[in-house]
Parts: sequence; C-alpha cells; structure tokens
Amino acid sequence: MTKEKVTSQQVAQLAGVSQSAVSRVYTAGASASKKTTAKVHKAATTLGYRPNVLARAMVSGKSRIIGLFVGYLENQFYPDAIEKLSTQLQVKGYHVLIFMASKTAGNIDSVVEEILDYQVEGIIVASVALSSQLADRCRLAGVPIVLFNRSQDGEGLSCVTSDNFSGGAKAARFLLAGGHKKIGYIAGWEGASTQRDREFGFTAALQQAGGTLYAREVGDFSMEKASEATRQMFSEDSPDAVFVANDHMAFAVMDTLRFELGLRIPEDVSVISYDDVPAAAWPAYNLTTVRQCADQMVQETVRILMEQIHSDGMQGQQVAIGSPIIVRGSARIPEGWE
Amino acid sequence: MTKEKVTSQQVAQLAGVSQSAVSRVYTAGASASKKTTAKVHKAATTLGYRPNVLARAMVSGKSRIIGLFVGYLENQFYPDAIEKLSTQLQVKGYHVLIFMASKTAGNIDSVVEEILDYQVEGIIVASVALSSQLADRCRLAGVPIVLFNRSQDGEGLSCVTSDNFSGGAKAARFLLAGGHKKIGYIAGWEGASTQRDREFGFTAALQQAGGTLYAREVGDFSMEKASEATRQMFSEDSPDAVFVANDHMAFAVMDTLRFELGLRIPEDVSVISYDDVPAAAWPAYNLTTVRQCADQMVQETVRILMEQIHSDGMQGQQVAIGSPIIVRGSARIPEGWE
DNA sequence: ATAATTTTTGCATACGTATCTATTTTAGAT
DNA sequence: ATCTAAAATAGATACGTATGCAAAAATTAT
Repeated sequence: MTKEKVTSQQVAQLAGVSQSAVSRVYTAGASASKKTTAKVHKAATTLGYRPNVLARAMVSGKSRIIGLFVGYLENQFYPDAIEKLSTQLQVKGYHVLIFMASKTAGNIDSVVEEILDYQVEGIIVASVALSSQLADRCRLAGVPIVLFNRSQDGEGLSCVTSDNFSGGAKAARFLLAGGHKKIGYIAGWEGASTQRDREFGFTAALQQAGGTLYAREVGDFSMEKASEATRQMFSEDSPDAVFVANDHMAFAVMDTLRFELGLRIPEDVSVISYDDVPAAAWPAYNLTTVRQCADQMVQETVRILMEQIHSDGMQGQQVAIGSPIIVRGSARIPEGWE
Repeated sequence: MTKEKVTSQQVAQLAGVSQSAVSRVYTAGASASKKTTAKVHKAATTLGYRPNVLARAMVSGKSRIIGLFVGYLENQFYPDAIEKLSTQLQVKGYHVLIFMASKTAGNIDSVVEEILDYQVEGIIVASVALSSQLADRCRLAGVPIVLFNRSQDGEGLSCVTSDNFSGGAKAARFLLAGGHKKIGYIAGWEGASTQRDREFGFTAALQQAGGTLYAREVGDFSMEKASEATRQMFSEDSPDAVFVANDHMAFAVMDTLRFELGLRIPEDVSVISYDDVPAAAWPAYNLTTVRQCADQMVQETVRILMEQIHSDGMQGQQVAIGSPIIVRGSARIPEGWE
C-alpha cells in the first residue's frame, strides 16, 4: 500500500520550530509556549499529523498496550467482560491486544512469548492456566499479570474472581431451604479454580446442614459434556435438584431435562447455577443463578493492573467480588425467602 | 516495574558477532551461516532474547497489528467471529488490537484515529458505519479496510457479508411454501446494510409470489425493542409467521410470543430468522434460520486483508457468502421440503 | 535599567531493530 | 595453486519520537 507518513519533523518544518518543540506540544507535562503550541497545532492539522504510538513506545518504554489472553468466547460471560475491559482501558489510554489460546495456534507458552514481543505493559489472563515459568518470565520482564476469573496458588499472582466459595454455599443453602433432599452437582473442568471453589463452597454448606451430595458428574464447562452428564445423572434415581457449575452448561442441562427427559423445571427438578450471563434472564430459561458481577470484576482488574504498572515490584493482590444469588424461576423458591 | 531488556546488541556481544548478524538470524530470507546462526541462538536462549516487535515495526514499517473495530458483542455472532478472526490472523503472524465503539469512549472518528496511531497494517470494521472522511483518511495512510458483515455504498470499500438478499428471499420462500398467508417482518436497525438487504430479499420474494408484507415493526437489533415490536405486531389480527432480522432478536420474539402471548411455535405462529448463532440450535429455541457462515466470512476477510496489505492500491472487493437455510423446528416445515 | 530567575527552545542523542554498502571469507572453477 | 563468483559479515545509517543539556528568551524582582 502507498504510504503517506507525516512526521513530527515535517510538522516542525511547516510550523517553523524544532522537532523537539512539536514533541513537547504532544507530551503531557512538557513545557511549550502558547504561541508555539498554536503554530504546531495549525501545522499538524494542515498535514494531518498524529504522533506515532510505536515510535513513542520505543523511546519512552510505554507501549500503552495491554495483552489480553483468553481461552474461548463461547461462554457469553467472556465477551461481556472483554467488552467492558476494552472500554475501560480505552478510557485510560490503553488498548487491548487480543490473543486466543486456540489449540490450532501453538501452545500457551509460545502465545505468552508473542504477547511479550509486543512490549505490552500488562497482561490479563482470562480462563487460561499459566505455567510458573511463564509467570516468572513476565515478572522478570517487569510485565504485571492479572488473572481474570481464575486464581492460581503459589505464584503470588494477582487475580480477580467472584467469591466462588461463598457463592457455591449460597446455592446450597437456597436448595436446602427449598426442601430438596437429593441434590446433584454438575462440575466444570476440574482444573479450574472457579470449579473447585464453587464445589467446595457448595458441599461445605451441604455438610454444615447435615446433608451430602447425592450425585456428581463432570461437564467440563462444555454444553455437550453437560448434556451427557445430565443423562447419566438422571438415568436412575433422579435428584430433585441440580447445581450446575456455570450458566453455559446449565442451559444444556435444562434443555436436556425438559426436551429429552421430559422433566418440568422447577416442579420435577430445580436447577441453579453460576454466572448470570444475559441469557440466564431470558424467559426460556429464567435461571436462578449466582451472579458474577462482571462490572466490578473488570473495574478491580483494571485498578490492580494500573497500580502494578505504575509502581515497582508490587505484591500480587487477590480480590474476590461478592456474588449475590439472583432468584428467578428455575429452582423452587423457599417459603418466606426474602 | 523493573525492566530487564535484552537487546540484539547484547546477544551479539555474547555470541561474538555483530548486531546486524543477530538481526539477520531473526529475519526470514536474510543470509546467515550455519555457524553464526547456531552461536546466536545459543546466546539468545541464554539471555532470553526475543526481537522487539515495536522496534522492528519502526524500521520496517510493518507492525503486524490489525485493528479490529467492533460495535458490541452481545450478539453471539460477533464473539464467534472475533475468535475466528484472531486465531486465523495469529497463524499468519498478525495480532489483533481491539477497539470498542462504545458510546462512553468518544465518537467513531476519534477511535479510528487512535487505531491509526498504532500504525496498524489493516483495519477490520465489524458492525459499525464509517464516515467517508475516515475511509479517505485510511486510504491516504495506506491502511486497507475490510468491512465485516456490513457493506457501504459508494466508498469502494472492501466488504464481506453473507448473501443477505438471497438469504432473505430464501426465508420468504420457506414461509410461503409452508402455506403462510399473513407474514410479518421485524426489522433490525435501519441504518444497517444487512437489515436492508435481508428485507429487500424477503419482500422481493414475497412479491414475486404475489404476496405482500402483512405487518412490519422495527427491533433495531435489540432484544428489548424486538419484544416491544412483537407485542405491537400481535396486538391485533396476528400474523401466522414472522421473519426476524437476526437470531438475537428472534430469541426475544419467541420468548415474548410464548411466555407473554401464550402462542405456540410453530403451531400458532412460525418464526424464522438469520445468522444461526450457536443458541439457535439450543432445544429451547430450535430456531429455523438462515446461516451466516462465520468461518467462510472470516476466511474471506483475512484473505482480502492480506491481499490489500501486500499489494499497492488494490481495488476494493465485495464478497457475499452463500447463506443456506437451516431447517429446525420454529417454523412449519413445508410438505415435501427436501 | 539591571540582575536574578524562570520558562522556552534547539541541538544532540537514545530507543532496538532492519538494511544498505563495502569488505572479508568461503566455495567453486580452471 | 590461482582466479572468479558467491556468500557472509561488520559498520553505518535510518525509522519517528522523547528527553537531557545548554543556550536563548521571557518574566520577575531589585
């Protein structure tokens, strides 16, 4: 393609000032007189000049780029979060370089290397596990990492999650209060901290009430697997309630219960899950679920990232956002539930 | 944060070669002997060296960055497309800098300026309209643009869409073949070419069969508006079939028909729409819809972009991908439909 | 009006890499 | 072994900007 590069040099020439003067006009906090500022702006608009972010990044070491590393976007929670993240960072003058952890495009580690090649100022990792070498490498390069919706032990990494343990417990108490006796759980991918913490919270609350898990299957956060898990779980001696590790799977579970097994929700079986993605509120599902407050999670993520970027070698922060239960119609509502 | 920058200079020193030798080792198609290549690689791994993409971009003029400008991600079609786009570009050595056209972060034009500031090699615009000044500006800067799922007249811009006209026509013929007499249409945002073309195709096919549109409302591609449009359309003398401009709205339409108006689908009213997002296949909706083949659209988008990047001042290309109708259960199936 | 201070400015340099040019090394041919 | 052609290498420069430094201009104080 034909190029037409307008440089600060050309602007300087047209404005009759030095290149450094032009640079100072576009650098916040640098000194330039009213007169030169005006001349420069005039020349700049005439030529259509805009500072080259990449060149600026080279000399200043600030790329204004945040690397976003994300596993998959099928679960609506993530697009939602990406939109919010990108928008908030944009406001702060940063932009998001996105990297998919797809299987086809090499392994995780090589992708992180690619991210670092772009001299990003920070990395947000959503729904992907990071090897400790990688974490070290980023630490060495001075690039802060924030895990979004995942936590990872032992690395001292910053992370932002919802309070999965307490959220899981809330789900259990809700089902117990509804008088359910045979409560099943459909797990997500067992390598995920979210899965683990939700299950811990859920079973802990069950046990505290003297109950126990009636059935358990694994859905790996996939709809197909979740359907299969449902068939398995309801093949004999069906539970009267199921907690599903996230909404995405819950949709599949509900569809399987209704359209394959002919069960009514919540009359025959209560379903409750976790996330509160937009579709949970759609009348077809009307799903009772524990909300992950994407707005707050994003806000905290951005805050931590900014703090780490602007301070030297700051400690990792672990933040868990409160997760309220959103009562809709997919699970029997306990008598006198406030 | 603390920095530890490893430069080609340091690698050169350790390897006992010149900086240019190191550069040539990492530049495809440059000449370097087996021996130096080995020495350089050894030194590079020792120090943990990787070329700085930004510095490379400065001198070569190739940033390996593609700007992706997207309106909103609520409609699952877009996250899906983004995932595919990003993955395919990653394979080709490009990466995606994402920009949200949110209302909170300034107007469209300023966002495009920001994209250009990053010296992107190309821009993909999804579901956003571009002013002609902007298009000119990009042309001037030598940055090719491809519109994704939108077309725009008169600018000579490249675009990739599905064949919306013929897709709309297919929807009409399907409903007609099903014996429907009172056919309504719920439009998307009327500024969108996709909306326009789908409607043209739909009404053209109706008229060709001697029919005419029985009712029409506007849903603006929003679920709330679509629900409202549905209530309006079915407030008196209801249609026996509705074509909805995209799946995203169709979900709201179906929910409203079923849970507010108590109508059965497809017994009382047939619903058909456009996109075939994953949720369309969920049993709760089981939506008959015209498929936009995201894979092919993405593939064409990437192809065109690459062509434009690697050739000087190439003509814009307009590509429309075939859009098959996917028959499920939300619309009455015509007798003997193959 | 002069001196002391502050602000503004231009010059030179640096950021990390690719690439052009000239030179040296290597391989090939006689 | 000598000459020629090809390959490899080091040195120098350029990309577009920010910034330290010293000189110049503008402002203030005396």
